[in-house]
Amino acid sequence: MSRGEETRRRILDVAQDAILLKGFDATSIEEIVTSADITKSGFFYHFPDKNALATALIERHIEVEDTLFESIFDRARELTDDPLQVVLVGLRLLAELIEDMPKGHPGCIVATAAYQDRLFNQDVRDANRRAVLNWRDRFRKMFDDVLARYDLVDEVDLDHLADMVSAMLEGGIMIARAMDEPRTTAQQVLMLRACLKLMFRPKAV
Amino acid sequence: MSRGEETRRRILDVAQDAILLKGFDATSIEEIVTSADITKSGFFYHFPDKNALATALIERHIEVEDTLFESIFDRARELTDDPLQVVLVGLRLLAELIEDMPKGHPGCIVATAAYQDRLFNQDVRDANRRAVLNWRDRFRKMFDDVLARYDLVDEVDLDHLADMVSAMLEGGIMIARAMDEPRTTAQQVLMLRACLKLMFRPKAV
DNA sequence: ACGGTTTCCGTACTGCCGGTACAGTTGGGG
DNA sequence: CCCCAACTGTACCGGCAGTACGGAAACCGT
Repeated sequence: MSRGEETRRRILDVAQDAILLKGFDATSIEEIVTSADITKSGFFYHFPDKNALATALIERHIEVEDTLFESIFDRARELTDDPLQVVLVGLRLLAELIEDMPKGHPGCIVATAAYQDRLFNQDVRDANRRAVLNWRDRFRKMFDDVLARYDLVDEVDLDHLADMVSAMLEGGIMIARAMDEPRTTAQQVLMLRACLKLMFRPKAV
Repeated sequence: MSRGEETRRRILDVAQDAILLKGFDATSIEEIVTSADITKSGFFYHFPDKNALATALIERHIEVEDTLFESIFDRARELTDDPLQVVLVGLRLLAELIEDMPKGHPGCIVATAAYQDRLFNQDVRDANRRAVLNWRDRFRKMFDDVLARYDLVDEVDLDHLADMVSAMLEGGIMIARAMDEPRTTAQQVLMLRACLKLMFRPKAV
């Protein structure tokens, strides 16, 4: 990694920590540059403005989350062959992972942007959209696999079901934050798991 | 209503519209006072600071939402006696109501505060907590009624189930905002409805 | 060792916003 | 008519995002 890349990464690291803790607006650039051992000029060399920082954070978040979910569901696939069980086992692993975070899930930078969207420019909103689309695609594919062996109850659209996973996760994080009850997020993941368990039935052969 | 109350209400109205559209931080006090046809001094006569405005907005939101949910579920109770059906009919009414909002659900001021919580003081966070607790209590009571005639599937805690309603609603709003797909919120309410339908079974007599 | 490019530093500045201070004005009720 | 609540007007402060720009140091190929 070149010197510039290293610095850029350091800025993103400290910015992410601060923003997830205090929110995007409450985190000043001056504070970021102090933590990152850099000057304001140095910051603006790497990012044209605060929006660019947000975009970069969201894009990095997508990558990190991708590898996280992949490792979780790869592990689930090691444990079972049944596609529905892969989902259910994966969600339990996810719940355990969230449960083990001492302060609960740190909260999602995508949600932070979603609720201040007029503050951000089009780039940030686009990145945000990509992040949610990414979730939808991932879970949609997993449910497609499940449908090879299971029937879905009536009235349920697969894309809406995929979005439900995102919605419950984000909703769970929000409720946890508002209530200051970190365990809520993991609980809601398990609720989601219970719902999914009821929605699929083995295919009549 | 006295002159002062009228002005205060006008401030809250324009502030709410602006904040739900752009976010709390992106809405300046100067902008609010211009829209509300008042001066900055006038604003600070009614609210000691911006935090007080947020607290007042959340508290008013709780009241408005209370009457909205009451009217929805009162109507549902007119239509059916069965406590589970009351929930299911009510959720469908809610989905239709959200669907009819041209730009989708305006978004929730509680969530806005939850994602910028370090920016707000303890009063705001307390008000926010009360709002979520209010939701939990409301749905918890409805599910208690359902349990008189239905059994709940295993592994499901009633409080977590009540929180699931809030989480899905808030999550649905968030996804709708991020994706710029207003219909998502109503869809997720219907997904929640489908889940609840599966979670209760008529009691064996 | 040299020159050029990348990567930063230092400093000084603008403009917006939240908030303060405080003196003065207006409108409505008793 | 008087008083008090409900404002107005003006001037100010400090913090923050962002700009401008000259310079310096590190790195890299030749």
